[in-house]
Order: sequence, then C-alpha cells, then structure tokens
Amino acid sequence: MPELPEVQTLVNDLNAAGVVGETITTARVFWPKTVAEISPQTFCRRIRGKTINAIRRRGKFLVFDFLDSGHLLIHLRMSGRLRLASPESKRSKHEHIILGLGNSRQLRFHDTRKFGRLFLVDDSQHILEKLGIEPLESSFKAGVLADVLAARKRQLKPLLLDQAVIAGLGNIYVDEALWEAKIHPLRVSNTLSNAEVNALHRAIPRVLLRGLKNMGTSLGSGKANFYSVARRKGRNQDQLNVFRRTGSPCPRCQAPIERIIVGQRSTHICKNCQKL
DNA sequence: GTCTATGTTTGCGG
DNA sequence: TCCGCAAACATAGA
Repeated sequence: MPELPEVQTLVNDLNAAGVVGETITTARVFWPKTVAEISPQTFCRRIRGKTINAIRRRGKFLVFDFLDSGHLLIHLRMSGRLRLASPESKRSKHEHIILGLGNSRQLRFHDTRKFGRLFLVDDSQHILEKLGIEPLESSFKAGVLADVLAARKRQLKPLLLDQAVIAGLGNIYVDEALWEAKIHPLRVSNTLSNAEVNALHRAIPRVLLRGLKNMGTSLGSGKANFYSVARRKGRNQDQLNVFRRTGSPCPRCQAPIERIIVGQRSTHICKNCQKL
C-alpha cells in the first residue's frame, strides 16, 4: 500500500506514458464513495473536457493539474491502484472509476478495499495545506527535523507516520529508516540527541530514494499489492532490512528481527541495534 | 469454515 | 496534547 516511493513511481510512469496533454473525454463511476466531497454525477460532469497540464505528487497524493483550472487529487489509501488500459479491455470488479483519455486509452482506478478517494477541486489548498514537510525536498534540513521533533513529546514512530509532520512516510519506510538510524520506535521525540537527529535525517531520504530507485515495494502476491500503471511490480521488497522480516537475522548484527506493536501498528526492529 | 492481520486516514473519548 | 480504539472494506494466510 502506497507510500511516497510508490506514489512517485506512479507519477513518473504517468508522465513517461504521455498522459500530460491528454484530455479527459469520458468519466464513469462504479462505486460512488470513491468520489470525495461531491456527487459522482457532478464529478463526471465537471471533469469532462479537462486537459491535464501536469502530474505531480504531494505527500501520498497524486495531483493532476488541469490546463484552465482545477485539480484532481488521488489518494490510494491501503489498496488503490492506477493503470492505463484500452477501452476494449473488460472492467475488473474492483475498478471503481474509469476516465477516458480520447478513444485509445483509459486511466482506471482500482481499489479492492475501497478506502481510496478522488478529489476534484478548484482549489487544492484545503487538502494539501494540512501536510507537513516533503522529505525529499531541499527544505528538509536536519535543523527543521530537530525542531519538529523537539516541539512535541510523542513516541517517535507515530510522529513519523503523522502526515501533518512529515508527508509521505508510511509503515514500511518508517521501520526501515529507524533501523537505518539505529533508533528505537518508542523513543520520545524530544529526547533524541543531535547525533540521533542527524542519523534520522540522513536515513529518511536514503530509504525513500532506495524505494524509488527500485520502483516501489510490492509485498506478497495479494490483490492489494502495489503495481505501477503498466501492472508492473516494484522490487524494493528484496532490499528491505527489517519490514516483515520477523525472525530473520539483522543484516547488521545477525540478531533476530522482532515484531512489536507501536501505536497500533505492526513494527519491526532489531533490539540489539535499536536500544530503548 | 473461522480467525487474524493488512502498506491509510479520520474521528471520538479519556 | 497525546493516546487508544473503531471504522471505512476486502482478501490472504494460518
């Protein structure tokens, strides 16, 4: 389920596929709740005729900017996927929204668990302004991270998962970054030393860029798995050091990886490398 | 068949 | 402010 590297992979693939410049000629909604804030009828009426001027990412949102005005924001939540398909191919039962791009291809939103949402808005600020720092931008400085950690007194892992603080991290990459930085997920945010903050500041972009380079993490064989637009899997699952590797030896010290629960989320650590 | 876990987010109560 | 819990759903795996 998509985090920053998976969403960025989709954005890159949509751009490479020449979706920018296309005009949305048709829109059909098969599961009404997938459309956020407005009715499916309004969504279809308003999106028809829009030309896509740019496709980008903010946090875990895909952002489509339209030429004249407005934006389409897509949040994939747990199991959302996007794919490009020909109009002839049969709709699968989990494809909830189909946007026609001319008459040669379609952009389809597929979502087994139906938590994903599409927002069609004139002004995207009311959604995007809630998001915190972008961890791959140059504004993500060690001092900025130090400030946000010091400003709160929270368990480190739930804080890193909080999209209002840092945008784009999810369960996989937080576990990986904490292992990389040798910091325990239950540490309280305002008690990290400068050296620890610096280690975390280096680890976060490192694990995200590795995920991006590998075109995302696709775990297992389930229907909710991550696929990019041409139904291609990522290969970052082969590079994970701790996530879902309970019982395997820590790549650094060989102690067995343990699974604990932190903030109701499954969490993977090396007890030896990440001391409380 | 039954039970549990799941990569996300939001809203509620304490 | 912060934390825990439940809910929005469907599926896989034990």
